[in-house]
Amino acid sequence: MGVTIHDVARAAGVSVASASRALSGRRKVTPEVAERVARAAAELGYQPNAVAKALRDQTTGTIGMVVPGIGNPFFTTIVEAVERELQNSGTDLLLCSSQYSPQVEARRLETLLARRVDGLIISPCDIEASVPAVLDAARRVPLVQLDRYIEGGGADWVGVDDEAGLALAVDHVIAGGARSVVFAGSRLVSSSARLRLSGFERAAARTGVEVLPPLLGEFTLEWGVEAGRVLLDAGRLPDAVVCANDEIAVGLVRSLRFGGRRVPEDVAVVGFDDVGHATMCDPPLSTVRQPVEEMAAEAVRLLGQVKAGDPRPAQRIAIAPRLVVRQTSRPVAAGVPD
Amino acid sequence: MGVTIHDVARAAGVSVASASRALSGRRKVTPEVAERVARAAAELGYQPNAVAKALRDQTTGTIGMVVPGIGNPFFTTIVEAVERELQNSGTDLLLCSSQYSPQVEARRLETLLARRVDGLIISPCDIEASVPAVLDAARRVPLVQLDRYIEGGGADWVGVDDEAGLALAVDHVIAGGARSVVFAGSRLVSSSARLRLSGFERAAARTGVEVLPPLLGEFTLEWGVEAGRVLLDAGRLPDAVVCANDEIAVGLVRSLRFGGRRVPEDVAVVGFDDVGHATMCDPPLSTVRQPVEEMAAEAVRLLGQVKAGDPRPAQRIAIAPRLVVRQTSRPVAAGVPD
DNA sequence: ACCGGTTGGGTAATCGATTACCCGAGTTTC
DNA sequence: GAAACTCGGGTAATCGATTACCCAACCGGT
Repeated sequence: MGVTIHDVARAAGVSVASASRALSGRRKVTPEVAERVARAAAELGYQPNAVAKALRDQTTGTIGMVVPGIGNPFFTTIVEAVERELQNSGTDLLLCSSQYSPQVEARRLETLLARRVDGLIISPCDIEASVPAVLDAARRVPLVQLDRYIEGGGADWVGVDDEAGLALAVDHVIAGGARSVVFAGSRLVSSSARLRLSGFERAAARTGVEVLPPLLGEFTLEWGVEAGRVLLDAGRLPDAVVCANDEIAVGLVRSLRFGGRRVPEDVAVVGFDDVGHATMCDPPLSTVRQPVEEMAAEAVRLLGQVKAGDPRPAQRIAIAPRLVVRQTSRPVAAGVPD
Repeated sequence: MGVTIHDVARAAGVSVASASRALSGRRKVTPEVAERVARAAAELGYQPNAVAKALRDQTTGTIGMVVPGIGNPFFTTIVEAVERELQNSGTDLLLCSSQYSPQVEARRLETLLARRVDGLIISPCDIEASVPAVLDAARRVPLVQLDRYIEGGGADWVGVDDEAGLALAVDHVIAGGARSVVFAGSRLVSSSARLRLSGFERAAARTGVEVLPPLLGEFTLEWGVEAGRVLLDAGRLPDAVVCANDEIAVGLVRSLRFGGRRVPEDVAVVGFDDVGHATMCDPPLSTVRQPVEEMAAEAVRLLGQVKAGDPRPAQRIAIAPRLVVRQTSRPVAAGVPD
């Protein structure tokens, strides 16, 4: 395999320089030459070697993206959004999964850097353990964190305003009559996990409702089911459960109904994310919608602006979410029906 | 950015040849030189440029994978399996989505070829429209089709034995007492869609049950819901519905229950795939499990054997699925409880 | 007829890593 | 003691596309 520009040039009876110029159009050639080169290229089925091009102009037309896992629908949604966003700019995406492991994540970053990606978008799997690899990468190429971030603020970030989102959720259930609330989330290993818990606590404290101790596990449906069981076993249910994502919420609803409680009559449940799952489950889930398209667009835009190792202070762009009221909570004026 | 092997060589006071040899270990150098080079490389933070390496040895250590969409959990599952399979061989994966469009698919293949991937794994989105691009790619690099394939058999394929799978499903519902059955699948745009319908029809014909006209739409939950409505509106329900995948089945179950029918008492429902969804839904879904790990392993193994444009006849490897009986069908001895 | 300017094409350097090839020093062998 | 070998190191070619640089031809103006 491999018809090169030399072959094209020879077939067209011109030099490689002329062939290159005819094909790229970056300098004028006579119509005669242009024609002959075009024909030769077509006949030979010439396809430029992107590797050689990348070596020569020190740019690959590629950006790398690293997410914790593609099994999680939130991440696949955001990957698709980034892909769409990149589509028209001609750059394409190298997608990697860190499998929720900082070691794998560091290896993935290494190989992406070795392949000389022009930039990186990453959702670091661990707020602490991911720090060195992410900072090191940020020193070498433009890098933007999306959704999750590392502590210490050494790199730009785009994500949702978790604090605002949790305030929406808490205010909503209280407006619906809840006098006691609990938070079902994830262990505090990621920035999202921490911010959502603290956002919940702050919002709840502000309103003065009774707050039960939070339930912290994983961002999974299984943990939601488990958390529901824990609540049932505790004997006394709160009026509302605010969840850190939709999968937890779906599991929780199932668990509570299995235990004979009605949602939302006995307990209101609100999720977070609103990616696919929420409309599909039964009953449809009230949730806080992440502005995934805007986040992706903003991340790509920002990536175009940052330079590697730029001493400029890191930016943090938090985009406001909105509440989507469906049927696991009592409707009040505040929410947008869907 | 960019400390090269020349910088390392200079810092160590040796030639680039020695530096390269010391680092790769492909030819002996004196311990003295090895030591000095290693120290210099470490101090400068040298990281070899994979682009230059790829250009020089005409191999990128990368394989490309193209799937119709990463929103579909079946494809993300199979991507993860391939990723795991590749992990230890040191090659990494460039993942692309064709977004169910043959045009996008062709473009993605072009850019993967331009980037000189060492091989391709593809699940072609359209059994007819994908033909030219796939055959063209297969002529240039080793290529294996996984799950879906193009008509005409011009390239190797690894997938599930759909015929056997549908036979399992049909025999199972009949053993459970069904006297009439219907198939809920997808329009016949992919090989999977066709094989599952024909597998269903053959199995049903063999047993002689009454067969209602098939319902063909998309491989989505929404279509499952819609198909359920169609059945309800038709006035008379069959005893069993065999679905082309789990998402359709989940939607269908929801729809039927919403319409007041009991599953499996009034209607038995069986899905296909068994990737995540099935255990999560309510009630847990009886389904035919695709051997995803084996399929991925086999695809990677095969990829290592095929050569580009090899005139050897194309292989087709169909792996047997197994039935997993849960609660949307009546248990009989045949199935493996889960 | 001569000169500055423009136009289009060709030659060779460049990107960075690897390695074919060559060379000198030291060792072995008859 | 000289031929034959081994060993380790350096020089430069190589992969393929782009482009800096150079050069010949031609143009119009004086």
